[in-house]
Amino acid sequence: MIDILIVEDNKELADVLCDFLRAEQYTVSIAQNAEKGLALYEKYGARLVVLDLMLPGKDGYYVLEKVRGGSNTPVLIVSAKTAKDDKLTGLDLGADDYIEKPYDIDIMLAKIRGIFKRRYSLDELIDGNLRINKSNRTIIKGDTEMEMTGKEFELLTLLIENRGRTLSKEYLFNTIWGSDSDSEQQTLTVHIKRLREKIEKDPKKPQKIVTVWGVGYKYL
Amino acid sequence: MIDILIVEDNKELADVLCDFLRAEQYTVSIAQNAEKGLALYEKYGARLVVLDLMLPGKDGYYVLEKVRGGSNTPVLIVSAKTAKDDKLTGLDLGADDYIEKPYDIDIMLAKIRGIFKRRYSLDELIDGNLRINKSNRTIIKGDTEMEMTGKEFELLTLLIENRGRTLSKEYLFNTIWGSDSDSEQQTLTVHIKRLREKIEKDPKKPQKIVTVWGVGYKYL
DNA sequence: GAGAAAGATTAAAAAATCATGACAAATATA
DNA sequence: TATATTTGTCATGATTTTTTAATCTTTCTC
Repeated sequence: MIDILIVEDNKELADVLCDFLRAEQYTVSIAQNAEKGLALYEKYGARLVVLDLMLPGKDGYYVLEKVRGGSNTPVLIVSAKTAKDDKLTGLDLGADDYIEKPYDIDIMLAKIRGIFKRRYSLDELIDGNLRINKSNRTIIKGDTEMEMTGKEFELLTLLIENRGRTLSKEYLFNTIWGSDSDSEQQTLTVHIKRLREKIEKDPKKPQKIVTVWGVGYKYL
Repeated sequence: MIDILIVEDNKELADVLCDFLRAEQYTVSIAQNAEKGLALYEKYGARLVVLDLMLPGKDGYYVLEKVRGGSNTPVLIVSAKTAKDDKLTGLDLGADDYIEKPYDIDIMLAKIRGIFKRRYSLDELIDGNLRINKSNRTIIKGDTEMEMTGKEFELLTLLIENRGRTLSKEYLFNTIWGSDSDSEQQTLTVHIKRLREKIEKDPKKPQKIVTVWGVGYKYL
């Protein structure tokens, strides 16, 4: 599943937007015409389609209809036309929003963030490397979802929420297991180890989950 | 519950909009300042807040924060300001959309219809594979209608409405059976199993209704 | 550098959770 | 009422996660 599918024939414009979006950790694909856009959409699916209405060949409405006809995928329309009718048709067809060309990149990004927030209620934690979605309980590294067990998920989330801060083993243990737990603190190190295997490039030399000797761990 | 709460100090403008909306069968209330708006909102609730940012006394941001802080209620911002920053702040605070004053009433109505359509009238739920029609309680897979029992229908609908999000077993159970039900949560897993047999290609390896260990299930 | 303490690693046992099938109970339908 | 359908319960086995425990490695202190 692609995060954002940009259907736009102006390659330069699409590339700029793409760069900004990737910097925000979205996975992005670009299609330069309606057919290619639909093909990508049907093959991979997308969480948001950013759709230029003016396209060579089949125009944007074609894509809009197909996308909205078969799903609830949000669509953000980009339109150079300023005629009122165009906006109306787009909105009536179920587009989530529209923006006029030329657009301000900051506003575009805000709109996109807004759509994601509303639609996927992205209760997200992001750190260059990982994207943690608490409500979906997913962790995405690059563009692949990682399998995490319950304890692993809680532990990683706790660490990342306190990024840069050292958390003592007692604190980690009490927060996740509860201070009245029967388990041994030893189990914490085992979980840390498993986490490292999943998220570190070289688990032998952890760069993310760092040991603070005699105290605990911190996430960098 | 009010359908649409208009917070707008220009009484004439608000009345015009109100008339149009009532003609479309929405129930509408008007508040002429932030405090009254919030009071109405807190007393009755609203399905959409149409919010002017420039208000006498406390401004629109105050309302926006309060409304979005405690709910997912959509907010449509009306702003006479054209400064880019205002739009951004509104969108970042979680407004669903904004429109500039003076606005065209048709576009305003289209935006409002769009918000309602996306947010509430999800009468038809579609996901590439299945088409669910809530009003006739039918589920169509490909081009054949599937037989679903009441509980199965509710469960599947709930899952699909929250597609991608993990729903805990408690939540699923309480939502469908009610928190005061005598049944065992165990019965949920049985229903999940029956659903899988109906909608999964290979019920042994569920691709759609996925279990999230120790938590619940999610629909993909 | 030796020894002690803390942490890492590994494999296997233990515990928790889920899936399943068969059947009973409840409910709807004829 | 009889029958069919739906829903709930339970026991069992399978699967996944978590914990334990034994051993190895690293770091710190003297």
